[in-house]
Amino acid sequence: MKNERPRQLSTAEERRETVLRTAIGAFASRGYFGTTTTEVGKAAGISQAYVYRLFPNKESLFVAVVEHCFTRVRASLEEGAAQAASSAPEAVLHAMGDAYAKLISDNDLMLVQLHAQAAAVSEPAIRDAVRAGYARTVEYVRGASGGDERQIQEFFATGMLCHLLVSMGAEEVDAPWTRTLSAGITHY
Amino acid sequence: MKNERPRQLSTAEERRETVLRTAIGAFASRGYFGTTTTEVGKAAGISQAYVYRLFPNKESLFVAVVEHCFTRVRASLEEGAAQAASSAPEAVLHAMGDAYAKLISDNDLMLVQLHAQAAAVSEPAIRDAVRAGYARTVEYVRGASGGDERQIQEFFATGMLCHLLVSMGAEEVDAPWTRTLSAGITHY
DNA sequence: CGCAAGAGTGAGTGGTCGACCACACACGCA
DNA sequence: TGCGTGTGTGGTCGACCACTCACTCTTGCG
Repeated sequence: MKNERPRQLSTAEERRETVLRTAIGAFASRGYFGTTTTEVGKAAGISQAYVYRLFPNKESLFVAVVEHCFTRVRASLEEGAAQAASSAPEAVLHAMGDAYAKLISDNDLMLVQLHAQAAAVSEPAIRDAVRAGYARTVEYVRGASGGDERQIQEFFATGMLCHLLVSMGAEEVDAPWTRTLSAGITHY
Repeated sequence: MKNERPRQLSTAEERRETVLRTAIGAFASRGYFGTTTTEVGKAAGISQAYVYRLFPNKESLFVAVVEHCFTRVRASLEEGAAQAASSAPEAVLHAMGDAYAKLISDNDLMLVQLHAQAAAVSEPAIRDAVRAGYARTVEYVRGASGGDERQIQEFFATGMLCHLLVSMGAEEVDAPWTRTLSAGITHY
């Protein structure tokens, strides 16, 4: 039942932000190649044609979405670092990990990062975005935590393990091997 | 029933194996959704139509390729374990990691696993194959190495970190953050 | 009000994809 | 030599893709 009321137009910039936000959910399930621009439009509540008024092509749209995800991850890590129990590297890294776990309790953000990683293999523009995103993130974690090389590496390795667990829905499987892989990983 | 005799031309079973082997290279760059069955046929030296004579559909084909990859990884880990310097868990795990590093010096095998992980999010049949593959692999590594939960988890977390490094071509980037992430990871 | 600038879309376009089918060719066997 | 079976392909089909354009509607403003 459609309610007939005067249309409220958004500015193009507002629409672009809406698309960036909602497209995360669209790209999360089937990734760059498997998601259509029609689905992106539908998720944002606009026509597919208008998606192309806001972004020059599908690749630019996906890159923008990926960058948006990295920005949100970064913000989440900052929040976590601010709430660390102490300034010891271990405490800061743990607080960051906890904040990250909260951020991705809705899995879509993490799944987009996984799909971005996959698409980075063949699409140079996406690869650049992923490289830049991880470069910034690694350097931020290093600076904010003061951890040594090994701690930083382990932090990101654990993150990648989370990608695996989420992508194959390991939480639905109750078996020794899933318990081994997900041991000690917080999940909200 | 059928007697095994030397044949000049390929049997369907031989062709199927050829496809499994060559399709790894085809799927490695653009994954499940981004790779066409025409590309798979071309890689195997057969027509696209004949791909559909050998496999019922694209999904079954991809699942078979993924299972083939897990089989090869498993074989590689067994070889590594057999050449371990001692039977201490650390030594066995290190030997396995080294064998794995050798196996994926050609990146295609690892990239298919990454793409399988991504496609597992939305395709139930692929998810089942990925789950089964990791289940077998985790249990094998646990049994063959005798490592504790934490060691096994770290082993796979490091593997996932390798996926990230390979997918975004980290070796081409000479920067502190790439050195941090790839520290201590053997590369052939 | 009048109207230009911008928001937003329906209806396509050309191209490609997965899947299918009729058919051609090669071989072992009687 | 001819036949049955299995290998292999060209051609095609409907669906759907990224992308475009002519067009309408809304809104702020003199």
